[in-house]
Amino acid sequence: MPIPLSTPTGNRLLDGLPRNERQHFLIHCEQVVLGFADVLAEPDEAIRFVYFPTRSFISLIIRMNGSTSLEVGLVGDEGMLGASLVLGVEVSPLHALVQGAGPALRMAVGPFRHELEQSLALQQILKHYIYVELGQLAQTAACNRFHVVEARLARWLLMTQDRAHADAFHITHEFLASMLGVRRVGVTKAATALQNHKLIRYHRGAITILDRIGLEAASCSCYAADNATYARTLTPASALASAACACKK
Amino acid sequence: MPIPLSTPTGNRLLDGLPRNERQHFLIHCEQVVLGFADVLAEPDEAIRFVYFPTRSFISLIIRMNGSTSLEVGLVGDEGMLGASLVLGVEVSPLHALVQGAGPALRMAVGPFRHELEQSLALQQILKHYIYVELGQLAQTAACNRFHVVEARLARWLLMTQDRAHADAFHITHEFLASMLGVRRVGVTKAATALQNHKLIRYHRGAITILDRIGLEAASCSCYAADNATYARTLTPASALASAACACKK
DNA sequence: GCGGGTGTGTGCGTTACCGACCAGACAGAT
DNA sequence: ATCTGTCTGGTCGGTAACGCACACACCCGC
Repeated sequence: MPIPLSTPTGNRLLDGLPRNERQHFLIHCEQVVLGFADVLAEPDEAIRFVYFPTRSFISLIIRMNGSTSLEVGLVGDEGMLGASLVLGVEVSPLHALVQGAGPALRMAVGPFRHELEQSLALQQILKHYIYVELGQLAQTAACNRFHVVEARLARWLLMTQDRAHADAFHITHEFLASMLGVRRVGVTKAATALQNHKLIRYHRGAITILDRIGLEAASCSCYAADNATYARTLTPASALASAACACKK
Repeated sequence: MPIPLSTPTGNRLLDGLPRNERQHFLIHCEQVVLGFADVLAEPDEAIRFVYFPTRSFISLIIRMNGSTSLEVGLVGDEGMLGASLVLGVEVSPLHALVQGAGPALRMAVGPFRHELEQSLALQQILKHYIYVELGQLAQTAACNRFHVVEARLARWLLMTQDRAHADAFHITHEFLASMLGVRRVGVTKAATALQNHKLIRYHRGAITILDRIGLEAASCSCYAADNATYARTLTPASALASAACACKK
């Protein structure tokens, strides 16, 4: 419960806030531990909490008619869940499912809206984050259209490794299949290929990444593109520039 | 050049503004006529104007390595181009290409930013629009992943008909192919199938929609889903409710 | 040790789409 | 009338992914 106010939180959005605003924000936050497969949001249902993962990560999923579904976003310590509140919308557009168990900071909707009104810097950072999400959604749309399963799997593993802060994590083929929107067999085939190239090791749901560089080469350019967009939009430098710009007005 | 201030503009976002704010906004707008295939934005380049189509429409396109590209959004009288400014980002995330020639309202970035600061209602409507764009991007991502060319073509035709306000418009197979991210032959095949079912008529780039109801049945559910999201988020009722809510705070 | 659940690998036939061609058809310019 | 460019239609072989069914491999608890 007691959150240290003076050290970085571990969430890159919050850590981008000016020190005093961050401290003020954290007063209304609570530490929670997200459990694997927890459902944090359902489409068109009211948002009750916003989440800032620190060592956990969350899948954003769109479900189609019937059993097919597709992951369209991944939220870890570089982002937040519930950003649509910044847009003045009180409901979630997508399913949100905890993919990697771990700690996160959470705040109820009421205080969050209040903080948002108080802090221009917070608004600015979160707006920038929404811009990044927009770009990544577009990238994902194209990636799903053009790239083969193996490359998309490699991209997914890289994105997950970034957010898990670990070389090993747990995920079944079945689950991966529903994330990538392919059959389980397709994942098996792609994972086997990656394993044969000694890029990953795989055993009953336990994935270990052996060769990150090789995996980047096996992945499509979308991974690099996403990172570039994030860096361009949300680095301290650009955030500060925008904040200064906002003050000047 | 003289824009009638008292009648609706023909753009649904602007017409959702309170009358006096709309009039104030329109003072800094100019009427322009967009030409077919005009490029209004390039990714990562500075935005110079925002556009509110009235009888024209604009494709949002992501280009991949090489020649492949994919349409990820369509902006007509229900939307605007340049909404990323609302997020405090001065560059465009995507290519923007005029798909249907016709009139639009346009405003330079400077005045637009100023109007945005002045009007809470404008901010609120445009934020809601960005939320809708987010939802549609996710929908498009899934659609591109799961649905066959014929259904996606039907969806595209319906979306275009809505924005063209006409049963007939001009578009070649080649162009459609690059929008849908498939080969031209794939479009030919799908278009022939739709024509055989007497849903459309096709002749050298001139498309006529014969049976809108039938086309809706042939399209995937994504068309209906998009419209539902828009209606839920941006109807006058919901916009007013949010505006009232914003004032109350 | 022995079932039973869960996770993984394989082997079909089928489908949608690909890339690379070629052919006809029409429109406008010379 | 011819030529040229654009647009539409079709064919060919190849492939990524599909649906389905089945066999195995491992972990755990009784």
